[in-house]
Amino acid sequence: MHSTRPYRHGNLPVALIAAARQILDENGFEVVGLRETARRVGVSATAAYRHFTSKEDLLASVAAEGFRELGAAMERETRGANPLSRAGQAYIEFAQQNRGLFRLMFGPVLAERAKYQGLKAATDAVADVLLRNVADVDQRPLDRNTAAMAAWGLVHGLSHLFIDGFVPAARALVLAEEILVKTRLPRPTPTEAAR
Amino acid sequence: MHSTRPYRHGNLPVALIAAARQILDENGFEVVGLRETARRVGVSATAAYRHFTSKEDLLASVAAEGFRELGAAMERETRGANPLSRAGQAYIEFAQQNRGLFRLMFGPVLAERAKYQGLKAATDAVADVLLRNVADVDQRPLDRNTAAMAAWGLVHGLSHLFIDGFVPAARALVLAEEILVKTRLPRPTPTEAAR
DNA sequence: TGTACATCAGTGAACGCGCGTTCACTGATGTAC
DNA sequence: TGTACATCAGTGAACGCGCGTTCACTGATGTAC
Repeated sequence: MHSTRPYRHGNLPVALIAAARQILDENGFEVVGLRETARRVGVSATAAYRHFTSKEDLLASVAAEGFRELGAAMERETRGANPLSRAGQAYIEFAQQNRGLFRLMFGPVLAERAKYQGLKAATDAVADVLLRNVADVDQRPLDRNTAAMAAWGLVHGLSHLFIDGFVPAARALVLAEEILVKTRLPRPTPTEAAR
Repeated sequence: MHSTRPYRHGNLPVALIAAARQILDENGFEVVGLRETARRVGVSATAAYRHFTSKEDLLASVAAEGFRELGAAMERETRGANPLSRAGQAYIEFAQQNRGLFRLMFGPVLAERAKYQGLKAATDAVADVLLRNVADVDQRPLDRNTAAMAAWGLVHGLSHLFIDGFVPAARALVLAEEILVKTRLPRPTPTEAAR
């Protein structure tokens, strides 16, 4: 920490995004205040308007960063065996470790997602990881797109049920693994089912 | 409408719950104000405190009513063929028709669900419908509880993805039916898969 | 049937709060010559 | 290398707002005798 506070912050946009994210994951909620965020960075509330056009603009950047991280975490898991199941587990773990951020990313606060190009791109990239890796499993009788949607629905729903407390936290990851690995998302091939 | 406003409202608790619900589904969000609710009923904000100990208490009642309705809608579908798939479709339709309420029911606003007995009971009843009807399908290689959780995760995740706009509204129900009915939640029996 | 009184569902004013955004400003930084 | 000046990242005060909750109160309803 500097004893003499510099006039220019250095990288205020990045600092604001980081602070907003920190608040999100402390309160576990999807709502975060612009003033509260600025306060945490040690800057006046109005300073944020030099870098973001509005509170929603800031939050869209936070969410986009979240999608980029989620996509990277999933991608990392697709190099070995059972890539779809592993990517699904990464999705659920991300949700658990970033509850407030996850809610912001998928929730109703950012109602107009199309307005933010970076957000849209990062979101599509996540959906793409699932779509690409569905090819790895037997999708019958669904087509590939529908099977990807089913896989997404499953991991997304488990994520929400876990972070919203409908399953004890201790059981959540074990349960997720059991469901995802045993069934080889979204279903086993007939021969696998016979095991 | 009465020209002479009666002193006693008649059934203010019910009216407040109905108004809160109406607001929830108009804004699609999980947050609703106590003052806003009272205003809509045409009563002072403080009147609510004669019937609910706090805003959260009121919202817990709203959510409990939501769970009761959801449970009833699902139960209604379990009398014919494919009860689990049908119940799942009812779940998704309920979410789409009651976006804000659905978010309140499952979201982080009611963080302390255990504090409200009626809410807990109504929630458990919904989970129970799924659990009972999982017996209807081949669950292998999952045990019954785990298979029920997988089914819940799938319908819950699809519900969220639909109401949060990650799938065009027009496609949502068709997609849900395709996933739920074709796969006979959570998976077809081996012979069904061969069809 | 009438009266006295307790109960209780409402009221309006007030509390302290935090919010997003706008405004006119200050003063450091970077650049042209 | 030095100077003049445009740029731009900050500031603090102020705006109008709605919120949940407490308080002392009013006045209709229901009940005991």
